[in-house]
Amino acid sequence: MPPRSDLKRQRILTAARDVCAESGYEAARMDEIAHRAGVSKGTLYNFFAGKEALLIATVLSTYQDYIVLLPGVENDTLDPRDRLAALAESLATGFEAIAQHLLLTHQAWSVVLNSPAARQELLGTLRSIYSGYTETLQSILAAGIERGVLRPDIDISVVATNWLAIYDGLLYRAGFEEDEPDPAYTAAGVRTSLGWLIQQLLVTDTARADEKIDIDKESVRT
Amino acid sequence: MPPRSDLKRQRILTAARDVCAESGYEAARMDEIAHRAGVSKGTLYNFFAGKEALLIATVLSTYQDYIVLLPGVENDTLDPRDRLAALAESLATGFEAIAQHLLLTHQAWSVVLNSPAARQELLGTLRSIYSGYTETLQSILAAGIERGVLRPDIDISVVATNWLAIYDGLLYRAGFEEDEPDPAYTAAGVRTSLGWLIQQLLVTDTARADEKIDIDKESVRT
Amino acid sequence: MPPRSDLKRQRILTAARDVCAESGYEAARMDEIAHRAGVSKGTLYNFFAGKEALLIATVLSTYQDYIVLLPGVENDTLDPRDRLAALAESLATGFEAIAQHLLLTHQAWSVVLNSPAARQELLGTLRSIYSGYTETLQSILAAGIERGVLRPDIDISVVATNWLAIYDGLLYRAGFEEDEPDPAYTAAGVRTSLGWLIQQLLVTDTARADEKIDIDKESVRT
Amino acid sequence: MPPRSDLKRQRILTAARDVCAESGYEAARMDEIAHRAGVSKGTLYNFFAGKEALLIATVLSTYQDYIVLLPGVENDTLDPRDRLAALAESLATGFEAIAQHLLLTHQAWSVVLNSPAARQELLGTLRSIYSGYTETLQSILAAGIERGVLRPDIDISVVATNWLAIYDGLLYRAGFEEDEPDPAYTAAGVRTSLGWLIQQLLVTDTARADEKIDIDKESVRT
DNA sequence: CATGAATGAGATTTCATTCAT
DNA sequence: TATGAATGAAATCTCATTCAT
Repeated sequence: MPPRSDLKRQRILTAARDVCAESGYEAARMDEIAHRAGVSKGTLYNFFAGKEALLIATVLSTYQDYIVLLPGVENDTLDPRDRLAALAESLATGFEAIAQHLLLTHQAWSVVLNSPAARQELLGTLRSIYSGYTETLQSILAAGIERGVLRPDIDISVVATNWLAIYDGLLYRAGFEEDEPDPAYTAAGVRTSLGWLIQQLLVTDTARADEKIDIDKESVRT
Repeated sequence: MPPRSDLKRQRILTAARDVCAESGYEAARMDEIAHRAGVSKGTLYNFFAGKEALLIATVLSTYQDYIVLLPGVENDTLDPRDRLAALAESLATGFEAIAQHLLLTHQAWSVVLNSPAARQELLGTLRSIYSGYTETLQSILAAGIERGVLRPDIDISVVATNWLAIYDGLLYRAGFEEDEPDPAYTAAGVRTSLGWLIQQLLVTDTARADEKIDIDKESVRT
Repeated sequence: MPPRSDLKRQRILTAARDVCAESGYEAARMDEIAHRAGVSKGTLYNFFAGKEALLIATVLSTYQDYIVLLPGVENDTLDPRDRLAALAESLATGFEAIAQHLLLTHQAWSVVLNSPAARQELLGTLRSIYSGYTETLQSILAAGIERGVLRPDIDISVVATNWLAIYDGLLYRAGFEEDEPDPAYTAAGVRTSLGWLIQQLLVTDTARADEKIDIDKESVRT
Repeated sequence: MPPRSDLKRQRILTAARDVCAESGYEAARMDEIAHRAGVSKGTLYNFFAGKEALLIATVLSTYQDYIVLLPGVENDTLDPRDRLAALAESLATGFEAIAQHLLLTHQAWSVVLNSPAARQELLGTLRSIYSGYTETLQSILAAGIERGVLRPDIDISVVATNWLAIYDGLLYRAGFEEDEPDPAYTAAGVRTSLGWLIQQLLVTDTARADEKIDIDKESVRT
């Protein structure tokens, strides 16, 4: 059972996330956040040094909540093609939730502009999240080449960069969409776009050559 | 010769862009913008209805400034592969300038959250910019397939989506970089990443099959 | 034919009166006044030293417009009772127009608070208007007493004060009324209230004793 | 003991009244009011929504402070003539204080011009104050007629209207006076003017017929 | 004399933060 | 540790006035 203060901290972060999502960081009022969290303003300041620190914590907490890799991804006994599919599916799964809260991240940029310490904390964490992805991805690619299921001429680094770029790009564009978003910028779009990328990596004469990679198939979820 | 008031408007937009880039939208002061533009605060408000309207205008004006396609792109007598290369080069050319001012766009999201009219103006313009890119790209791809220089099994729509997603993703990530950015998130990275994408599209048995596409080569600039 | 500049001055005063009546002095904008008058703001300042001076001039001009005594009032060959009736009718006639613009006068008080010169100009003019009324009224009362048609025990000064106080009081209260004003605070109310006052002054045993004074009757307009 | 916040509210209202009396509403600065009230500007805005709301509250509070009827007025066992005298004395007593702050009311008119809600609040309260006076007055007059001490032919409604009109008119004119006001527009003037009005109402053949009503006499204060 | 774009002092108002209780 | 009334620095924006044309 988490201590009571952790619950309170969590309530504050959730309230902050909600209020910022509705009104934007600038328009979010500490009063409103405290009210929604069911605490007083004084308590807010016991947990977070200020509005800025609260925003950073909220952004990082949001990432923690949504960045969850499916179990297949890290399991290096699986076929690397299935692991790629599982990674793509992991990203697709969290896509809409992340997209919805991406605004928060955008706003964090401006806030940290003039605050080197906050900047380091935010960038550091985000970079480490991306590093994690990149390492995982590169190791899967390397395993795929080694096992002969991915094309040997792949530039692992470029492909990893593009994989993440496609994901980020879709996420970014999702923010442009309104009530009826273009399907290209939804979870389904992530599956399509990363599916296409995976196709480009496959060797064409293996036993699985004409099998279409289906990132939704059961094996992924193993 | 543009009328004098256009010059003044431009000076204000440039000042706003600079100040926001340095301090962020929230921290940018109308006083400071007026001062840098060499006009009084009153004049600022004669040209723009308020801080919010000024931000939107600044973002749009920044896009206008940097989104310039090289002449080869639209020239449909050229080899479609060269046109793709020219398009990639166009995006690479503007990349760093756009990346530097991307912060401004991020901030614009929060500002327009509570202002439907501003939201429409901003999203509408951005969407039309993206539509333009997408149409151009799709028509080049179609021409390439028709002429037999691009693979006939290409899903034009998916490729176009991914092209733009890669560009946006690199742009987005460039914002994470600091003094010594990862080369993947520079103009050179754009060339590499989009170059890789173009490679995936080429038919492998043409006369140019083993020619490496060099998006920097002279023909692009024709 | 008045010189052209007098017409322009008059147009400005009328525009100022209208705008102030609609929005109040504070909310009235020099821009709007200039626009309605069909002149530029610069011209406004050629005619009036500033907003304050314009208000004073507007108030005084409004009084000039509405304070018109019927001819019978000053005619000392008429029966004093008829002259009183004519005076009452004069006040009743202008009542609604004055009441409508009384707001302007109210606002003038605050404006002149900190400007002794303006204060003198405004108060001086108003006092002279009131003095005129008072003198006229007192001379009619004296004539009435002398001729034996008004009660000899009248305190001329008190009656004159009350006459004007009743008029001012009705005017003041008229400002409280809205769409359907209490008839007591309309031109008809002025006739009733001053009619009552006149009744109190009459000697009760003259030939006209039981004649009801009708301030509307023809003789008044002679 | 009133709660502390009521004291603070009262301090703010008093400060607002003083500052507005000195400088007028427009020229009054929220800074100055806060300073005089000994609170911060923020606190001012915790108590009143804005400058406008503060003005309305100040005007109404001023009326509440000065409109006090002497006990004899409502006591219907007294001689109606004494009750009238007591009412006149009540008005005379508050006269100078009200006159001094009348400026505030004048300014309130313009402020509420463009704010229907504020207008309703201000007009409603003022009308109810006047209604109270009118009802009291009419009931005294009726009692006087019934008891045979006032003339039976009195038109109660007209007399009540004129009573209040005289009071308002004197109040209004008092605003024109400067350092040495005409005695007609002072508390003494109110006594004289309303005393005259009362005289007009008396039956002339009662025991008290030739007693001059003296509104200062002891019985009034019972 | 007329114009109206430009000015900038100064107003109201907000809201993150504090601290006595 | 929790509270929330009080704070006051600092922001945006207005608009009477000016003056080059």
